[in-house]
Amino acid sequence: MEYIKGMESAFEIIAEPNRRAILSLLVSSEQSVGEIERQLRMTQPTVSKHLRVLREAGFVESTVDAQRRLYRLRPERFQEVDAWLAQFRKFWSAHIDALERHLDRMGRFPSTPDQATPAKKKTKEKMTRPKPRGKGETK
Amino acid sequence: MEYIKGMESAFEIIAEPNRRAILSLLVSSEQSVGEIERQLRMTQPTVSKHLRVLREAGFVESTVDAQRRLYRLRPERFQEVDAWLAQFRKFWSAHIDALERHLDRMGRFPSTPDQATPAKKKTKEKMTRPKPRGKGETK
DNA sequence: TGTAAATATGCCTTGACACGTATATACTTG
DNA sequence: CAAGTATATACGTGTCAAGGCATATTTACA
Repeated sequence: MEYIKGMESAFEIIAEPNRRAILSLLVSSEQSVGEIERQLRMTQPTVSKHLRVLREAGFVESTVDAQRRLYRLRPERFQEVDAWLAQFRKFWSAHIDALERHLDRMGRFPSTPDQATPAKKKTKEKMTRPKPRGKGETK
Repeated sequence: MEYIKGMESAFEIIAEPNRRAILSLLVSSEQSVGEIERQLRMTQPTVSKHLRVLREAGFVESTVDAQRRLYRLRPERFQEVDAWLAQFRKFWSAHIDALERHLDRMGRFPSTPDQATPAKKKTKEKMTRPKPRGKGETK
């Protein structure tokens, strides 16, 4: 029994830059393979392969027009991505003013270090000494 | 000169299922590596590596709490994804009734086991014959 | 200071996937 | 039917990410 390879989750599909480009192209209107090929300057087989992936993943659909195939978008999978993203929305809007307050505070007194979060200290807060604080973590 | 490996676009970052799981976990509150490890049942090195990717990509940030590192979300990159997704929004709401009409039509004529795509003739309506041809597209 | 806990890193293997080139298939028109 | 156009598919190849395992690093604590 042949098992389907990979490439299921909508996220893996849109991870590919060329695929995203194709999808963006199709927002305006349906396009043939050749048109996509020219506009994005990719080779024809590459376009066809990506379209295949997109079609099998349900991001696009095609109809036949003589020797051409016209591809257009389908909405479902996008909504899926959107749904996942939704759980973070509340978070990021909530964080905008928190950040503002934070920056505001920063501006006033010089160095009240870190913790933008409600200082939710956990476990043993034993720190024998206010050690010069962590090094610039991020990267 | 060390060049940064790969993994730039936010989309590639969230393409990884484990990474998405971690992000979802962090929605509720910040977590230590160990907590993530246990909840998601991944090995510690795997968690650390994914966190590193997420951190370098700007999806999360960390602070030091004794030997622990507490990771929490950062909003920016999510917004980036959201922004890309935005261009499709108008499209998918507009397409809901179009889809309904589409399904309605499907119900009427039985044939073409082909693709979910209906043979919707456009342009040159010349087709000498409605050849039932066509292998099952979508695997 | 030695040991344990928590986390990070390095190396290696494996598998997926994107691309190119070549070729097959489908449809059109003369 | 031949030749051309548009698209799909097969195969070979190079790249790179993900995970396993071992080990380094950092900090707490007895």
